[in-house]
Parts: sequence; C-alpha cells; structure tokens
Amino acid sequence: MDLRHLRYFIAVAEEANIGRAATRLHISQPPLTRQIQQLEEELGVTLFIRTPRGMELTPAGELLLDEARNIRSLVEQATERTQRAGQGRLGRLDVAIFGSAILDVIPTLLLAFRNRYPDVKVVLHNMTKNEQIEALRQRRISVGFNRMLAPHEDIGTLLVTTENLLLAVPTEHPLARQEIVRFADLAHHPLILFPSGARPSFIDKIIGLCAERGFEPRVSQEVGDAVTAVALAASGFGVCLVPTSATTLQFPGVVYRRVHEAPPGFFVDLTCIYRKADQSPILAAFLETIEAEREARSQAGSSHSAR
Amino acid sequence: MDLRHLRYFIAVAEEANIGRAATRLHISQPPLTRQIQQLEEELGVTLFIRTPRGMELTPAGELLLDEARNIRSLVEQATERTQRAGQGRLGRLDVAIFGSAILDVIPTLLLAFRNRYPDVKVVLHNMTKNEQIEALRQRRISVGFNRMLAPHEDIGTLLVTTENLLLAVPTEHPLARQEIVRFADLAHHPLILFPSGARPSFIDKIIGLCAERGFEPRVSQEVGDAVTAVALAASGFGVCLVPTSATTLQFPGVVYRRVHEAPPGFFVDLTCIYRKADQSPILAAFLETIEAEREARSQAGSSHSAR
DNA sequence: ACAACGCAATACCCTGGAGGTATGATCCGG
DNA sequence: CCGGATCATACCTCCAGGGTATTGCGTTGT
Repeated sequence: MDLRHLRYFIAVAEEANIGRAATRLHISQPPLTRQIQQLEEELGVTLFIRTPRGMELTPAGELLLDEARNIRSLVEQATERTQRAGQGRLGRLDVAIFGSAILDVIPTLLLAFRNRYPDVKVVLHNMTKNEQIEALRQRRISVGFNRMLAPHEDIGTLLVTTENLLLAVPTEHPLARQEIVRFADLAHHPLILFPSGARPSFIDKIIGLCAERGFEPRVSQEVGDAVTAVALAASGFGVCLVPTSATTLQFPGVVYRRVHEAPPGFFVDLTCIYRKADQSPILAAFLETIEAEREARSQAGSSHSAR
Repeated sequence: MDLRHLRYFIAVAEEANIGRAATRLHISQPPLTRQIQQLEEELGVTLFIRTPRGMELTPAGELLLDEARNIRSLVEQATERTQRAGQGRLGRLDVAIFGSAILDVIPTLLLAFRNRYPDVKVVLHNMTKNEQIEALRQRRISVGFNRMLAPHEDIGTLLVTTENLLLAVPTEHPLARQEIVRFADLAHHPLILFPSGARPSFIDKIIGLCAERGFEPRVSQEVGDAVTAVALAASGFGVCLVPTSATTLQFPGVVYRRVHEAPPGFFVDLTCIYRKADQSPILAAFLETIEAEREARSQAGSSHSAR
C-alpha cells in the first residue's frame, strides 16, 4: 500500500464518484479505477459498493476512511514538523551557564530567542568551564556561556558582551568614602577573588592587571562565584572587582564604585562557546540571535558595557 | 512523499548505514541513496550527516524517525483493522428486538455472537414490527427479530427458533386444577391476547386456531406484550397463550399448563429479518451464528421447543 | 419501448522513475 | 601510503502508473 492509494481512496470516498474524484486528483478516470481495485485487492476487502449512481462505502470502507484521514494528517504534520526542525524552528537547545553570567545579559538573550523561536525548548544546565567543554564534546549541550576561555581547536567562540569592571566595597570601608577610587588603591586593601575553579580565570586577569601596575594584590579570600564574593564584601571581608552586571546584586552593606586610572584591558568578556562541527540550525539560530541582540544593544546607545 | 520513503528512511536511520539498510530492504545500495536524497530534497531538510562510518541522524531526522515509526504503525493498524472489518470481525451491528423475544433465545444468541466476534459491537434497539421494517430500509438497523411477519420483497427472513405454546393460568383458575387442559377448554374462559400492535400478529394466529376448532375465543383483554399478558393472568384477568420461553416469567399467582389436543400449527416461530441487499459480512456472520446455534440446540436433543 | 445519458470497467499504449550494475570520491586504520 | 569501508554518481532496464479510446450496464426520459 501507498500513500497515493490512501489519497485516491479518500477522494473517491468523499466524492462517491470515481469520475469526479479523478478530476479532483487531476488524473483521468481509468487509472483511478485501477488504483482503487488494487487497494481492495491488496487488502482483500471490498471497500466500495458500485452502484449505477456511483461508489458507496462499505462499513470496512468507512473505517478505512477514518484511518486514512488520520494517516494523512499525521503525514502532513510530520513533514511540517520536520521542516520546522530543519530550519531550527522546532526542537531543543541545551545551554550551559555558570553562576554569575545569569545576572545580566543571558536572561534577556534567552527571552529574545524564545520570542523568535517559540517552539524551541531551551534547557539550562549549570556547569563550570571545563564541564562545559566536555559536555559540548559529548553533545550533552549545544552552547555554553563563559568568560576567560582558553582556546580549543574544535570549539568556536562568539563574543556576547563586554562588561567594565566595578569595585564592590563594604559601606564602612575607607574606599567607600573616597570620592574617586583609583586602581592603584587596590594595592593597599585585601581583595576577594573568584572563581576558585579552573584556570585561567578572572583571578588571573586581575592579578595580571595589578602586575602591570607593579603590585601584587593582597588576597583575603578566593571564592567560587561573584554572588559569594559580593556577599563577603558586604560582610566586610574586603573589596572585590566584579563585572558591571553584578550591580543587580544590591546587598545591604555593599556599594559599587567606578575605578579610575585603570590599566587597559580593565573589562571582561562574556563569550558563548559551541562545537565548530555542529551544523544544527538551532545553534545557528541561537548564535544569530546573540549577534542581533548585541547589535540592538550597541545601537540603543546606552549599552550595558558603557554604563 | 511516499510510504516507501518512510520505510527506507526508518531502515537507514536504524542501521545508521546505507549499505546494511539496503540489504535489509532487499534492494541495492544506490537506489536507497537516491531515495534518501529525494526525501531530503522534498522536505528541504538534511536528515542525515554523512560520516565516513555511516549515516548519522540530524535532530530533524530524529524527529522524523519518531513520526515515521508512528505513521508506519498506524498504517499497519489501519490495514489490519480494515481487513478484520471486511471479514465481519470488527464493526457494529444494530439489532432490533421486541419485548418478549428477549426472554429466551436472543440473549444466548447474542452471547454466542459476542464470543465469536468479540470486536463487533452489538447495539440493541426496541422496535415494533413495522418500525423494524422501516429501520431496516433506512439502514438504521441491520437485523430485527420478529414473529408472524408478513413477507416483504426486499426483506429476507431466517427462522431462529420454533416454540410451542403454553397456557398461562391463574393459580386459582378452574383450569389450573384440571389434570389435563385441552385446547377446546379455551372456548369457555376469557383469553388475554397480545400484542395489540400491527397486524397480522400472534392474536390472529390464536383466533385462527380457535376458528379451526369451531369456536371464537372470548377476549378479556388485548395488551401490548407477553410480559403484561402474563402479569394480567397472574392477577386473575384470564388465561393466556404464550411461547414456552415465557416460563422465564415466574409470577406468583400464575402457572403454566401444556395444552393437549391442540390443532396443528400450535406453535410460533421467531424469525430474524434483514435486508436481502445487505452484503455486510457482519450480517452474514450473524445469520451464520443463528444457524449454528439452532443446529447446536437441535443436536443437544432437549431443544427448547421440545421442553 | 427504445434512445440517451452517466458511471464504472476494460483494453491498450507510453513514459517516468524505481531498481540494478559498475564505478568514483573520501576517509580511516594499519 | 595502501586497503577497506562508506556514500555518491553514471548509466541502463523495465515495470507500473497514467493517458486515450471504448465497452458494459443500469437508469432515465420521452
């Protein structure tokens, strides 16, 4: 049996007349007669009673009509869904994020993606940098978000956003009272650094920046993530350099200060990583959305990184 | 798209290798390659990633695999069900009965049919004789059960069972005390007759039998059905001739008596009626069951009509 | 009663496409 | 760098689906 048989069968059943059905199907009447005969023969069932006025369905034919319509709609649905999946408009995207990245741009990004591709289910996973690389290679995720990534041969990167750094200062801290905080001031106060995981990381960046200015920071704590760092700062453990988006965290007991006279490179990138070999149209759509969003933000003038 | 395409697609997806899939499908590899290419082209979607080790499904391909398996099983189910319907093993049979016929043979008959054809849904309708004829012609029912049917050109009949007649007598009635009740005795006692509906009916049969013996019965009541008649007899309204199966009704206050020296024709047929033009295999199966059951009953020796 | 019409079925032809064989293009492992 | 495996391409064959012409049959209309 063939989908053609079913299509023809439905037409004949609905027209109750082979001639009209043939016209509707844009074929001539005799082949249609034969196809119906074939179908009946193959099933071993009489589907129509031939009357001088046309074709009348038998009970078995009635049943097949139901089933055939069902199958037809399922086939239509299958092609349509497969096409949408092929265009990246239907499916699933597994995304890895890390703690503090969720603070700023990622929620708006995911929202924008969801609006453009409502039938793509986005699944979030919390992963460290190295876990992300591994998960990408094992295809457990399709994209990851990261900072300070060492390059890998098979992993592509796309810059999502660039954020300036701010200093989180306890309210009672001497630096909180200064009108202007200078980078060099960091030499005299204990610093909270993060993340404590895989190197190179944000920690190395800050140590590097300090080295450029000829001092080595006094490290009071190394913690896992920005949230913990700011929380510790709020408790007076020390000051802490954070991406601008961390201002989302408004702990009592902590204020944010711009840092003047900072060395070049006093910012941090958020990048998106993916398998270079990944051909998935959903991934392509996601990366495209990232670029479109970055575009939109920069055109809006007051981009986050300029805050 | 074609069912062939789906079948081939499933095979390739499952084998992850065109060559092996071709073997499994009993065709050679190149046509299979082409069919897959066609399918991809028609959908406008890449379904497989070609690797040096075989064919790997894309996400869109994964989705289509699900859908295709679904469609395949639906097609299989459709053919199987249609075939069963064509053999009368699946479907629906609308059966008309009238009041008292339900007392005896019809329940066992329906039970036997249900056992043989468990997937045929039997729907019962209560109808009078004339309603049955009309409903048959309008295809609202496929079979009816009846007694004393006037012949119709387009309606076929099949004898279901023949039942002797018994006399239902009030317990306190003089005839209840006689050791032997003779047919001629009926001349002296008021009779309850039924059914009061369309003629000719059971009533005419009894009046005819009496006429053969040269008397006209004294009619105390005409009622609609056997159950009412026996109930009235139990209340002392008179005596009443009923088919043997009415002994199912064991009212207090009524006893059943054989009638001796009855004229020939002192029995009543239960017949099954159907449209002669009806080709439905379900009807055929039902009529066949009726004959098989009658056969079984007569072979069992103590047939109901001999009770 | 017979002609005219409508419908499905049959006879016969033609062509597109499914399937076959042979071969090429790539990539991997030894 | 070669042998083997895999998918793709080229080209041929042949069947089956589609077309035209016609028949068969029952109903209808005059």
